[in-house]
Amino acid sequence: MHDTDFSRNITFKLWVQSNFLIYYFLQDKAMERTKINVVLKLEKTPGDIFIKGWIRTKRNAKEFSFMEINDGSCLNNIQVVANNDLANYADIEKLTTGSSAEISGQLIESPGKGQKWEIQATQIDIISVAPDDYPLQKKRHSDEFLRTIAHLRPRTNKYGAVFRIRSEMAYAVHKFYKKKGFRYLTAPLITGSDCEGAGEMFRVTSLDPKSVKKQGKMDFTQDFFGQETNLTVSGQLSGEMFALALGDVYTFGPTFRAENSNTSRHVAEFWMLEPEMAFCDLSGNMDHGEELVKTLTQHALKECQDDMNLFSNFVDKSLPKLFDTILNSDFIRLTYTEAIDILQKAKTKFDYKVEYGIDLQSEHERYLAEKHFKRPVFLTDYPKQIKPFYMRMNDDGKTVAAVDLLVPRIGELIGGSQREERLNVLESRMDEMKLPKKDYWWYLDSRRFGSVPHSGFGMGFERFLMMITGIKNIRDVIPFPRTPGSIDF
RNA sequence: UCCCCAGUAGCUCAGUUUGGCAGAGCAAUUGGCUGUUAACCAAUGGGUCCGCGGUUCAAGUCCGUGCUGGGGAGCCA
Repeated sequence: MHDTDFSRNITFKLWVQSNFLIYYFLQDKAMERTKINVVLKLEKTPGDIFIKGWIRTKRNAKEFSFMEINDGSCLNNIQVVANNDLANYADIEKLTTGSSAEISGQLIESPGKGQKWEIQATQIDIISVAPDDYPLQKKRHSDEFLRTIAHLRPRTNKYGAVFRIRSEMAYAVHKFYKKKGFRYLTAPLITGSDCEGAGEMFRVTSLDPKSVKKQGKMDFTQDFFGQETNLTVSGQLSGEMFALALGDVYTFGPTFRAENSNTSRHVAEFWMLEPEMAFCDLSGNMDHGEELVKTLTQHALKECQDDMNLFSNFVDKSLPKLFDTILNSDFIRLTYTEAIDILQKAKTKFDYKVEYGIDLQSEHERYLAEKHFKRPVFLTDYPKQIKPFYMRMNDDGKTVAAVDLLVPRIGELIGGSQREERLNVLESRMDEMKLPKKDYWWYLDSRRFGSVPHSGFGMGFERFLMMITGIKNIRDVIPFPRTPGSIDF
């Protein structure tokens, strides 16, 4: 009797427990958060829905309130309807722009115009209320103002879109190279060679500034690496070494320039993509650059439709035309010498006189890409005097196998060359330019041991983003821009 | 670094030419109204006119200087 009671009791307990677990499990499943980009794409309603996000705007009525919720997963908000029979309606009514909340309710077809779905809320839990000094309002802000609140600007439509596209483009770079059989090389950011290229470099040191001041000078032999050290201005030399081992490689990472340049196209820290290809000449280099630009552009249009449309509609209405040109026409290829000829015959008056041997000015580059050809232009074979030592000498003895890609509105998007693979030619070039060969012993080694023709270039990631978004200032396509006199955030 | 432009309410800007009470829209606060959607209507609060110096009876306004921001140039990606 007692035994039976006992066993009944246990059975009952187990029954209750298992049912509770099932109930709890179902509850948990029902409470799983759905991101808004997924919600908005639903074909039919799942009934219950649970979201979390930030309130972009709220419109109160007497008996209910409309809220637009954004969770950063996509450009669009979802409209939430909160009736005044919700327990905490008094608090909900006071929710401000920028506040955060989690909302469960029914996903229903919206009776109003402007959206397919809306959520009829059954419960709204307020996570945090933004005070009334929240700087972002539900109106357009200037880019200059938003730069002063760079920590909050990704919460706006435009900057949310920029940085979703930026993320997608970084993925597209790796996808492109994976498909082409390239290896990803993470080149060092700290470098000991101070002649990597032109331009001021940032010094890296572990010396204590106070003791340096006491001694009156920096003793680099006492420094961490025992010599003068800087942040990299390019991963190219590393790239060349690995291209001559793995075949086709690319680097994609941050690059640093300490130039005091105050323009809308320069930042001190930026991201550069640098492919380097063994057994590749200048023509193959251009083929590759063109394919890269086309593939990335195509990817953005396909994978970031809503975000890309924002820029075509509100930032630069000529973008669709540019995309058509990029995707459906061959890029122009012409030599520096031919370009000089075109510029000299141009009716446009230039501030700087055009003659063979000059480095092309912005106005000249813009004329070629924007006025004369109206599409991307590869310019090749520059006079050796205006290019670095590592570019391959052409047979004419006057020009080198350099290539720049000029695009409308941006200017130089890509800069590269076929590299000088002939040891004797490379050495005499270095002598001409008075470079210390002993510092480059390892670079020269690559030409001594199984040297092969190879080529590569650098593409400014931010400049590419400027091109496809129409954004005019490079500070607005990088999360926290570093420029002379400005390192906030 | 050089040239040009700007700095006025939380934001966007008028007022500066010809010196004479500090303004508008949006935002905020309060109330009203409405399946609204940059909602709407009304009321209220809100100022180091970028800083410093000068001219003047009087300076947001004129002059000098500094700072900050923007555009362009150079350099480059």
